[in-house]
Amino acid sequence: MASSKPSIPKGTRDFNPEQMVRRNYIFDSIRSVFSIYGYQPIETPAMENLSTLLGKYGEEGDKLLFKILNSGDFLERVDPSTARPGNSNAVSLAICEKGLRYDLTVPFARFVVQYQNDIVFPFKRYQIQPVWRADRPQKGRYREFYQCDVDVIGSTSLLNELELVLIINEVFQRLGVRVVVKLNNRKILSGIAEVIGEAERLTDITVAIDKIDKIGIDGVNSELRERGVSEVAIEKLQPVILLKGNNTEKLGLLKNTLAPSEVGMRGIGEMEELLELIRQSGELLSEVELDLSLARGLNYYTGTIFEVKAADVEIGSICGGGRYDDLAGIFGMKNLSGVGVSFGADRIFDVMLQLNLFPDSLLSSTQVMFTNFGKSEAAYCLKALRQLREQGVSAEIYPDPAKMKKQLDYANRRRIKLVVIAGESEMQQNQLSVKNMETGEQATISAEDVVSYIKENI
RNA sequence: GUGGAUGUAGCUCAGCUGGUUAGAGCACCAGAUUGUGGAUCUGGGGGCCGUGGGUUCAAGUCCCAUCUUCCACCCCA
Repeated sequence: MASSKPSIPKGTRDFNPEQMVRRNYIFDSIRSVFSIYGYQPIETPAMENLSTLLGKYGEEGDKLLFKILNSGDFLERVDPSTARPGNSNAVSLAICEKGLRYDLTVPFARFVVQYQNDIVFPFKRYQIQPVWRADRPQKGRYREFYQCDVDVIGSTSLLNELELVLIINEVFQRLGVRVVVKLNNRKILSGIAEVIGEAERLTDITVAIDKIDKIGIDGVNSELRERGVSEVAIEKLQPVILLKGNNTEKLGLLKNTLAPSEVGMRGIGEMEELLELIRQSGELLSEVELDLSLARGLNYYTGTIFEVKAADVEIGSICGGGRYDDLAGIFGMKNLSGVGVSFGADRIFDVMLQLNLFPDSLLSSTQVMFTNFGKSEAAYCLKALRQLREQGVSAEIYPDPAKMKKQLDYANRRRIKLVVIAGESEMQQNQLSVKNMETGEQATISAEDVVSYIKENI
C-alpha cells in the first residue's frame, strides 16, 4: 500500500449530510429557545492563551487540555537538561503558549472581564461552539464535541435559575426527549460537610456520594473511608445520603439536620425559593428533582447545581451547569455572580437517534426535481425551475441527460417528492408532466400552470 | 493515565487444531427494460485480511509491538 488509509484523529468525527441536518435541527431548536428567553449570541476563538485555561478545571482538567505547539523554533529557549522523559509537562509549558478551549464557560469569563466596559449587565449570552478534551474516547464521549452554553452574569437573583430550568424544559420538550432535571445546591453540600464535622473534606465527600447510583451506598461508604473521612462522620452522613421522598419532604428533613450550619440553611433557603418559583411558573413537562448526590466535578460552582438526564437512555448527563459566584474573579473582576447551563449536543444527538426522535422530513432537502432528456428539453424547464426557487420551493434539475431509470432512482434516494418530466411530446404541447414519487400518480399540466400546480402538491 | 476486548470487500460478518487462487449477504455498476422509480433475475467491479516485525516449508489463522474502535475505571457533555 503506497499510503495508509485516510483517517481522522481519535475521538473526532466526520458528519455526513444526514447527520448534519439532524444536528442542525438540534442546534436550531436550542438556539431559538435561547433567543426567546432574551439571550444574545457570542463566539470566542477555538484557541485561548494557555494561561487563561490552566488551573481552571483542576489537576485532571489541566491534563485534558490540548496544547498547541509554538510556531518557529520552539526549542530555542528550552534548557536541554530539562527536556527529558518524565518532565514532559514542564517542557510542554515552555514550548506551548496556546491551547484549545476545554469548555465555553472559562472563555466566557475571560470575555466578560475583557469587555466589561462595553457589556450591559446583567449580561445574558449564549454560545454554541465545539470544545476539545484530550480524554480517552468511549460511548458518548468524544475529543471534539459541541457545547451549547447559556449563562447570565451580573445577577444573583434566583429568577435566573428559574429561567434556566424553564429553558431546559422547553428545549427538551421541543426535541421530544423525556428528561429528569436534577437540582442541588453547593451550600447544602457544604452544610452537610460542616454538620458531620468534615468541612474541609467537601470535595472528597461530594465526589464519593456523586457515585451512589453506580456503586451503591456500601461503595460510597468505603470510598469515603479511603478518602479519610471519619467513621463518625460517615455514620452521620447516612440518613442524608439515603434521604427519600418528594422534594418538600427531603427539604423538611434536611432542615433539621442542617440547622446548626448557617451555609447549609442558606442553601436550603435558596432551594426552597427556586422550587417555589418553578411551581408558580406552572406545570412543567420535565420532572424536577432535588438530588443530594448531585455534586458535579467543576469546583467553581457555589450555589445551585443542575444536571439533566435522559429518562429513556443510559448515557450520562446531557446538560449540566450551576451558579458560580467568583468565576470572573480569576480574571480580576470581583463580585460578579453568574449562573448557566451547557447542553451537550452530541449526546442529545445520540439519545434522539436511539429513540428515533428525528422527524423524517429532515431527510428530504429537495422538493422538486426536473428530469433531463437533453439540451433543448433541459432548457425548456429552466424558467419553471427558476420560478419555483424564487417562490421558496427547493428545486433542482438533473444535470446530465441520463436514462430515466437512473434519474428517477436518484430522486428516490434523495427522497424528492415531485419529479417533473418534460420531453419531446410535452414540449410540443407546451406542457410538463409532474409525477408524485410517493403515490406514483402523474399529471400533465400546461406550462403556465405548472408552478402553481407544484406549489399545491408539495 | 490504568485495565480488558476488537480489527477480513463501501457496510454487517463467515473463514475449523496454520495447508491450493479468501467467501456470503447487503450496497455499488451494467444488462434484461432506448420516456417512467422502489420489485425480480443475470452478469460485473472491488481485499497485500489495520500496520510493522517475528515463528514456520507454509500465516487471515500463532507470537510481539503499534494504531483504530469499543467497554470499564478516573473524570466528564
